[in-house]
Amino acid sequence: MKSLTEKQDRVLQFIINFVRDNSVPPTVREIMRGLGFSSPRPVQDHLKILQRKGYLTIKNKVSRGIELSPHLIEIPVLGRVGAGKVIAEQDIEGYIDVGKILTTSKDLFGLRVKGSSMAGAGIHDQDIVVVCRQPFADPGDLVVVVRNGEAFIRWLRKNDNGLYLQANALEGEYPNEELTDDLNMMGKVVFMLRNYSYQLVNPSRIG
Amino acid sequence: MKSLTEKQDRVLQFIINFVRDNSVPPTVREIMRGLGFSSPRPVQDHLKILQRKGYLTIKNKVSRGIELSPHLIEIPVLGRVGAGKVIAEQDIEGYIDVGKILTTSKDLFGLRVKGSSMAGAGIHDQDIVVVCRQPFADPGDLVVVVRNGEAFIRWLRKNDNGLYLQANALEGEYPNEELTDDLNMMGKVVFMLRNYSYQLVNPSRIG
DNA sequence: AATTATACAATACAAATGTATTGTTGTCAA
DNA sequence: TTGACAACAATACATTTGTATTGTATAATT
Repeated sequence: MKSLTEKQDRVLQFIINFVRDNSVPPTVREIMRGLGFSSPRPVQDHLKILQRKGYLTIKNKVSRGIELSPHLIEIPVLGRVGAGKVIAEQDIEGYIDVGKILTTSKDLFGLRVKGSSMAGAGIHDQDIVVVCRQPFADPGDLVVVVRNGEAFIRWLRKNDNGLYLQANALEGEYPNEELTDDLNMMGKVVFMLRNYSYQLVNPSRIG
Repeated sequence: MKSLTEKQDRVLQFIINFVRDNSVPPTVREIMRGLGFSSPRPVQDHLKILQRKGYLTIKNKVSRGIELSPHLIEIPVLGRVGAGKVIAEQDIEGYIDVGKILTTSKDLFGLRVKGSSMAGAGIHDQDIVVVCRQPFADPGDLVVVVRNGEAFIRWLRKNDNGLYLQANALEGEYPNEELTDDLNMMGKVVFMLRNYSYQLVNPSRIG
C-alpha cells in the first residue's frame, strides 16, 4: 500500500471516522466543511489521489459514493510476525470481515453458552456461538439442539446404528444421546466468539 | 417488533440487500426505480411506516439518510431457548455487533494461531485471535509476544518475583517464561474467532 | 356508513451534490 | 530551470435528492 502525505491521511481519517459515526460515507462538501476547505476542488483532488493509491474507490455520479478499501474496514490476519516490526505487509495472509460474514447470512443468531459440557472442544461458559438456523446437519457438525426448553451444543456423530449426539467435556462423563423425537434441531455452529475485554475468562477455571 | 405487510417487507428487504451490495443505503428514488414505482411518494410513505414500526430511522434532509435498526445488522444473542419456538423475543438477552466492535477500534489485527500451546485455554490451532495492539498489559491478560520472529500467545501472570508468561497446553509441559528484553509485547487478545463453516475443527484432535 | 390505514401516481421545488473549468502557490527531482 | 506533483480557491452547472402538495383506489375496522 502506497504511503500517504500528512494531508492525504487527514482526509482519509476524516472519512473513516465519518463512516464510523454516521454509518454512511460523507459527501464531497461534508468533507470540505469538516476539514475547513473553502471549495470542493481540493477534496476532489484528494479523493482521486486516495483512489489512485488504493485506499478507496469513487463511484461515478453516486452521492456518498466513497467506498473504503477492505483493508480499512476489515482486520488483517497475520500468519507469522516479524520481530520488532509491528505489522509487515508480507506477513498478512488475508483479511476477514467478520461483520460482513455475520450480517450477509440472514438466518444467524448468537447463543450464549452455559455450562462446560463442551469445554473439551474449547467452548466454555459465557462464550457466544453463532448458529446458522437449519433443521438438518451433517455428521461432524457442531449442532445446537433443544430439549425441554433447553439448548445444548453437541457434536453430531455417526456410527453403525446411525446418528447420535456427543458431548465433549474436559472431565466427567456425558453419555452419548440418541436423536429422539423430543429433540429439536435448531442449527449448526458456524462461529465462536469469546470476548476477553468485556469479561475476563478465569484462567484457573479453564486451565 | 411490529409486524410488516407484504409490501412493507418488500421495501425493507430491498434496503437490506442494497446496503449489503452497495455498502451505502439507497436514495428514495433508487428504491422507487428498484421496486418499479413511478413516483417517489409511495417510497416516502413506506419509509415513514418502517420508521414508525421501528425498523429504521430517517435522517432529515440527508441523502441516503436511511439507517437500519440494530436488529437488522446485528445478531441477537439468546440466553435460553424455548422448545419448538424458533426464536422468541423474550429469549433475546441482547445484541452484538461484532463488525462494529472490530472496526471502531483502529489498532486491532487478527492472528491465526499455530500449535496447541494454549489449548488448555480453549485456543486451538487455526483459531484466529483478535489482538489490540498495545505495548503494555495487566496481569491476567492474554497477551501476544514476539521472540525471534515468532508470535506466542500467553497468559501474563504475576508472582512475588514479578511478571512472567504462562502457556496453557492440555498435555505436555511448557515452562513459565520470564519477561526478557528479547521479548516484544505486541498486544492483548480481546476476541477469539473460530469458524466452523470454512474449516472444520477435527474433534478427535481437541476432544 | 363512516373512519382509518394502506398503497400508489403526478407534479413541483429548493437545496444538495458530483463534476468541471480555470487559476495560484509551493515543493522537489531531473 | 524546467516539469511534475501536491495543495488549495473561486465559480459554475446539470442532476440528483429529500420533501411537499394534491389526488385516487382499495381494504380493513369501527
